[in-house]
Amino acid sequence: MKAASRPRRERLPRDERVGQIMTAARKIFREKGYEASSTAEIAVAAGVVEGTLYRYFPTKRDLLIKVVEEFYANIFSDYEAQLRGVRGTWNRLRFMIWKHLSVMHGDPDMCRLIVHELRPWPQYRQSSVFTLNQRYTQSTLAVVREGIANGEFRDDMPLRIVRDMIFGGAEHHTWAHLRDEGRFSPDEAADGITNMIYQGLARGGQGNSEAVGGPVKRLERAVRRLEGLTGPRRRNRKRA
Amino acid sequence: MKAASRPRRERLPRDERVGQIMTAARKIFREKGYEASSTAEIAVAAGVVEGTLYRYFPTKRDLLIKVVEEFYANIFSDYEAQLRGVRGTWNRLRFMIWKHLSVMHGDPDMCRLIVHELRPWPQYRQSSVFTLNQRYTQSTLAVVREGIANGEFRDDMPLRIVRDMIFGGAEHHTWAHLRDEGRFSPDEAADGITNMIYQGLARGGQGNSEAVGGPVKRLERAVRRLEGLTGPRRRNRKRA
DNA sequence: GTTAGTAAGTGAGTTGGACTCATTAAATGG
DNA sequence: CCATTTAATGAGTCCAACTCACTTACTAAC
Repeated sequence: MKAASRPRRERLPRDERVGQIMTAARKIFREKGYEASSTAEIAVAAGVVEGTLYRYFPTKRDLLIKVVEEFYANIFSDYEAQLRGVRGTWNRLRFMIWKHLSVMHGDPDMCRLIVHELRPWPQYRQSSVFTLNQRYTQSTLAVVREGIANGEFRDDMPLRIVRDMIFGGAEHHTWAHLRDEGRFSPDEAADGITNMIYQGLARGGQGNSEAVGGPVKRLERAVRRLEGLTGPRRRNRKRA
Repeated sequence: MKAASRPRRERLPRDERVGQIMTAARKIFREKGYEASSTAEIAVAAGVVEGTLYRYFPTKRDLLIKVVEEFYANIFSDYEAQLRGVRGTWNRLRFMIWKHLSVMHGDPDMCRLIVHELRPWPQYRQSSVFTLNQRYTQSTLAVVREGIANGEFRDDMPLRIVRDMIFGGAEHHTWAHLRDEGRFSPDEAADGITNMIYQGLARGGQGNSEAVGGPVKRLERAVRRLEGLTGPRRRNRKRA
């Protein structure tokens, strides 16, 4: 009677066990959300007992954070590299916005975890994920700065507002989809947001007395820039 | 020993008791957030025993919802009335955005409850608060519709995008303040967002779009195409 | 080999908070 | 003054995160 009940002990190296637990946690969290997932359930899925989770992750929340960190790492890889292949302010802006929306579109469950379950947490701004996210939004703002530097964009709009409207707009736009209660098209949304931001930042304030000179001057500048690009010039300066 | 322990029973009419409980709940929720508030604590603050809460509110969450509903009712009163006193599309838009930001600025704790604790909840979109919020955003979109109707705004931008950028932008902008980890100025933010939206929606040619907007738009498209061609082209746009 | 040290793994707890229910008693109305 | 209704109670139940004293597999020194 004792015979069969013994050999239930499989020791693995730390990293391997951590990997198993994170894989299980990612799966359960994605399926049911953070609150609705229990540590007992995650432990079963990982093939360990509940106490083992706590050897590697001090709290359930830390487990979520690690899972999200891993996700960010995947997103980042080849993000800036791809951007380097896109030319022109409108296109570069559109690319960044489109990429962001595509992530939300492609992995709504993980994004819901981040947006609805991790970010509202009181200590979010002290977490590593907050820092990762800052880096993320900065790479989009860099494109806006380029636009200001080359004269396409006005320089009197606080960058913070621009950032908030891009990412806030994208987030609100994707809400229903994150809850699996609606669709959106990353292409159409990216066009809409990009156009609003691009025109909103364009120099020469359309809609006032410069209504004619504004766009024409802007296009003249763009043409000059394009003429420059057809030559040996590769990249524009960062700041004026 | 039995003598003193008897007369602890004060019966109140339903509405009065409900009011007491909601007042206590609002206070505690605001101070500590939803998760960190316990029903026991709320009961003590309301001067009742825990079980009494559950006579009037089926769950702790329902209690939060009622508190938030009451808050919305206060916000709404004289909202549309005030708008009627503001003339001009820019001014009306700016008023609505400013008002929204002012609410976030003036009662960050309640707004944090709504944004960070109620909205992420899975059944939020089936709740009364969601409906209230829709009504709220619609009154701002009505101003945008007026602008389209009188020719100030273009009509080819999806209203949903405009809504998402206004409210998403406002929300992102106020995040730090909601957590008491940063400030913002409702005036400056309202100016920024309003200007972005206003210029972003402004018609190209202001009344003579055939003469100016047409060619300009065509040139803009050409410029964007050329910008794309100068680097490895990543994606085609949807718009013709 | 043997053995001591280390770290992986266990599972029976503890804790705390949301929610329930059988019971008590104040108000109400016939 | 009795019957009915319903506000109020508080002792419990249930469930999930987290703890801890202990057990056992692996490793390296001798």
